[in-house]
Formats: sequence, C-alpha cells, structure tokens
Amino acid sequence: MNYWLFKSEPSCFSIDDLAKKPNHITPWDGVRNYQARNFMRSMEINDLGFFYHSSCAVPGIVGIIKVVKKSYPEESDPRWEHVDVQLVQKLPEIITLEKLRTIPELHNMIILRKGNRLSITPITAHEWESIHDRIRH
DNA sequence: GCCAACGTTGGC
DNA sequence: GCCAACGTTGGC
Repeated sequence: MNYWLFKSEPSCFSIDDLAKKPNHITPWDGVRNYQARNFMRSMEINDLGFFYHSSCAVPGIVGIIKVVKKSYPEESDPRWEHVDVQLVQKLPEIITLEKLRTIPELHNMIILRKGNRLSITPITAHEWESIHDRIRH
C-alpha cells in the first residue's frame, strides 16, 4: 500500500467535478511530466491519495481518493499514461496549505518544498497519518 | 499580475 | 552533451 498526493487546479478539475462523475471515478489524464508519469506507473490498485487544489484562492487538501485502475497509455499519445482514481471522501473542511505548513511531521513533504511543481508526489505513511489526524470527524 | 523555480527545447 | 532561451507552475 502506497500513499500519494494528486494536484489539480479546481478551475480545471475540482473535487466536486470528481463527485459528479459516474461511480465517482475519473482517469487522471493530462499529466505531461515524466517523473509524475513514472509515479503513476508504480501505483497499485487501492493505493490511497490526497486530492489537492492548487493555483487557487485557498490551496490545500480537499479529499481522499484511491487508485482503481493501474496505469495505462493515453489514446492521444501512448508515451503518456494515467491511472483511474475514485473518490473515497470529500473532506468536511479543507486542510489548507497554510495549515499543512504548521504540522511538524510534514517538514520534509515534497509538496511543501520551495519551487516544487510535481503534480503527483509520493507521501510516507507517517505523513499520511499526520494529515489524516487533522480531518474533522 | 509578479516572479522564483523548474522542465523542455534546440542550436552548437 | 552543454547551456541559453523559453514556457509552465503555483504561491503570493
């Protein structure tokens, strides 16, 4: 079991867009970065991920998703690949980037590093739990 | 809108 | 294979 963080600009594809999809499933297509593609290739069914809203007024984690189909080539350009993901939970409240920066366990998280632009990043089980603990129940 | 950081492109 | 130029990302 691996953990990931998936970035998306909500003006392009938001957590609510995912919630409107049949079975709450979407192909995570359009990734045009080799490192991110390689991360997708290494994903397994049932891997979990955080859904992150970027380039918006309040960036942060807005949901939990899981991998439901292993990486496969895109029709338009087989050089690129993507997995299918399914919505597990929309968080009752966003965990903002500002909040994430205050969590000591996350100081090494890739997404928080200056200049990071990767749209898909692995996160550790420890990081996953630290964030998960901040979800309101 | 600004700009730092980073990836990609293409001439050499 | 180097590296300058350019395009994109994403927080602010």
